[in-house]
Amino acid sequence: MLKIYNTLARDKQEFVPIVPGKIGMYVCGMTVYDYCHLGHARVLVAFDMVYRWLKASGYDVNYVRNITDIDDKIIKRAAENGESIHALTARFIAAMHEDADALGVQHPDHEPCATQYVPEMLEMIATLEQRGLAYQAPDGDVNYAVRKFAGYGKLSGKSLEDLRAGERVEVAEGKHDPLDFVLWKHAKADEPEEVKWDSKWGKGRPGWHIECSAMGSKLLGSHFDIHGGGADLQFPHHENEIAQSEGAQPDDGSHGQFVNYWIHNGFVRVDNEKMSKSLGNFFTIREVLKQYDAEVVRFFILRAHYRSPLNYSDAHLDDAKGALTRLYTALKSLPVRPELVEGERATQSIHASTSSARTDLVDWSEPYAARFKTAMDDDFNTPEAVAVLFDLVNEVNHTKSAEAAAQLKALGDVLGLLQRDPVEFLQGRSLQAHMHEEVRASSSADAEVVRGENFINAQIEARIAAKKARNYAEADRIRKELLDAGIVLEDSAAGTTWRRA
RNA sequence: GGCGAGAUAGCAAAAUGGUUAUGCAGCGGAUUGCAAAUCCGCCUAUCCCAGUUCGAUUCUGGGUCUCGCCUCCA
Repeated sequence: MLKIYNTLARDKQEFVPIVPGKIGMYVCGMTVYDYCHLGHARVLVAFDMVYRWLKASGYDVNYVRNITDIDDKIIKRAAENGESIHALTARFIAAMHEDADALGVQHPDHEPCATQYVPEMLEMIATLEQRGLAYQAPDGDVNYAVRKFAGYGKLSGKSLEDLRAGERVEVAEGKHDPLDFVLWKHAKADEPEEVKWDSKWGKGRPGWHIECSAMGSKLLGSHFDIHGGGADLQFPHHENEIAQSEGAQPDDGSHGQFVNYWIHNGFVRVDNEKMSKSLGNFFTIREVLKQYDAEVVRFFILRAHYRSPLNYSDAHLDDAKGALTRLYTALKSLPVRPELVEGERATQSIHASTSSARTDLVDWSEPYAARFKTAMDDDFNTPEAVAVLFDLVNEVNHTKSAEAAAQLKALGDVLGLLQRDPVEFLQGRSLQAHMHEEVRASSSADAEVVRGENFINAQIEARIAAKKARNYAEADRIRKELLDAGIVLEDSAAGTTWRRA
């Protein structure tokens, strides 16, 4: 039985879907005006893991992850760049998809853009106005009247009084209450036509929160199972979503509740501080991927629990790399079962696993798999699940069991890990193209030679010759030289192989 | 100021009212021409002070410290 920590209850709860066997899940995605940073990577990977586990548990999941493609920052950035809003957002949507693909993130079932759902938003705002929950201020903005919504604050655990006490921003004119938030922003003269939509309240554009309410209810219904996002969205974004969506529930005496389970992931930190744009202490995903294999980054994220803080540093990434190397080394030593080997050549990237994890290959009654499942069912405890993977590694190395190796790979697949050819991972071919680029740029001929596979293989041959001639000094010199270049040689009965340190 | 989360070994990170987390690092042994990998064994821990209990890292209270939200934010 799956248990989920529900922010709404501030406790782990047994998960019961609204419709047996089916799950509607909405996750707040990115505002696309810049490259994604590691904090975004964590949301992408964390909810990808949730998505995979729900599917592996047999649910038919409808996963919606939105894209915010209209927003103050977008308008500002486009103006700075002298380009259209659409050109800017299209570029960063493409970049986001590249980053997500690299990290092995499966595509959501729907990826709606805010600009495509303006009519639905206007409809919802009209309903709210009709019910006295929204009003148009003198400046033309349409605001939500928070004090008219009884449940305001239930997600973030705040009361209107607490919030007012902590008020530290200037209150916009015309609001009935300082905490009222904007549903529809009236058009400003200096804004491009591209961001002006007609409405009964005049030309304008949507406020930030309304898009998620409108798209969520359009694609998943007015009441659905799971809503996720970063912990910083809890307030005000998700609180406001609840106010909007529950305030606009259909008038048919049905449920009245918007979402049953709210899931929030923890932050990525740098030097114990939240990684954020405003602090400027962020690393973009593509920056990090120049230095580290994408699967190492994915593993780094999944090795911590999704609600815990995750400190980013090179030392921690190096540590993750070492750990993942142990997993792949175990898989390298043995061929897994034929049905798993088949097609392996075609699955060279970590996102290769098909839309539904190959759970048919997992025997969940087998002790390791059972432990893995218990861990995942306990609020997606990936650190515990990963620990099971390492116990399986010991089993594989100890018994040389092909079944255990197959199990290791199959369970890895559930987490979106371990699906590459181990040799490809260990020799770091995925970084090859990049390395060559960098080497050329630095015009360091030596480094290029040393790093080239041809050179490595030639050195291995030379060393074998030296060993045959019992010239161990030369053999050791070659080993040392390659090691200094980051290449580890491994002798075995089957011959000499190499991997990157 | 209001609200919330957390403090576990050298580092990272789980769990648990009494019994091995796990990974990296370190130490000893096996193996190896030397290594690497692997196996076997070992070492380092539960922020402080009270309380509950036969027994607390785990529960309760107090304290200290850290972090987050209250402003755009994943």
